[in-house]
Amino acid sequence: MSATNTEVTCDVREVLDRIGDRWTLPVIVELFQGPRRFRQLERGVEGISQRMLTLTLRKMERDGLVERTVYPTVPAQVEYELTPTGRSLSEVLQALAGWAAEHREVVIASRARWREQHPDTRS
Amino acid sequence: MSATNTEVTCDVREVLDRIGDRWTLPVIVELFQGPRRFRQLERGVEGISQRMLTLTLRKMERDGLVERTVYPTVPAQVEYELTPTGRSLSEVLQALAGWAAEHREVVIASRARWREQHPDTRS
DNA sequence: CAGAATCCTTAGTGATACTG
DNA sequence: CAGTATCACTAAGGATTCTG
Repeated sequence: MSATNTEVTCDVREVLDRIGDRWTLPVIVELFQGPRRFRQLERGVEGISQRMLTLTLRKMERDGLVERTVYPTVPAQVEYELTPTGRSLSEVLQALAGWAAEHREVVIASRARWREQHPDTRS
Repeated sequence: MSATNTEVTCDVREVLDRIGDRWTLPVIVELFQGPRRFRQLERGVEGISQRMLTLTLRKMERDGLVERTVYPTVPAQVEYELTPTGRSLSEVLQALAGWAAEHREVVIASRARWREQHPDTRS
């Protein structure tokens, strides 16, 4: 690595703190397809609760990953959209997806081997 | 994105499930420098508890990111080392580190702006 | 040295009910 | 529609003690 270890650690930790939770990533993926309204997201992101969608969007908005636009209609209509920063992050995440796809078999095999050799543990 | 959304979501989620916790990343970064013994890691990874180091290493071992070698000395000596899979993951993580470094300013600015406009909330 | 076992606290999350 | 407010729960992590 070119940077120092602590630098790398901190840098990546910051990203993970931002996207490492349960719902930020699925929301990013959904928004990558284009702007979405609140209810659309709720339906599009499978399994998310209304509360967690709100919290996740607020956090993303705070970090500048998402822009929130309120249209003064009745009833209110709110649109969420990835910012350029959010889009650039999405692209980096594809590298991660690529790695996962490439190494899935290896990891699965490793886990199977582990279970064989450690029949006692629950993981 | 070239793959489907659910594919991407699942792929990245798998990675995040593996490295998104509090300690896997710092341990990877430490091990990237070379093989380490248990106590070395405990000292090298700042703030980690003995328990969490054990749990983290077990998980990484199970997933094939780390190889554990026991030397039958007295007292026992155990060496941990990144596998090729673990090394390849480290490299992907640099892309993430790169993104973080590039966008840190933007994110910090966004948070400052957020705090100005939302003096009430605690985040 | 390299752990295992136990207890405890808290943050993250889910479910539910209510509102402008 | 787009949220907010509460409550309850669980799992991750920390502190401590013990051991081959």
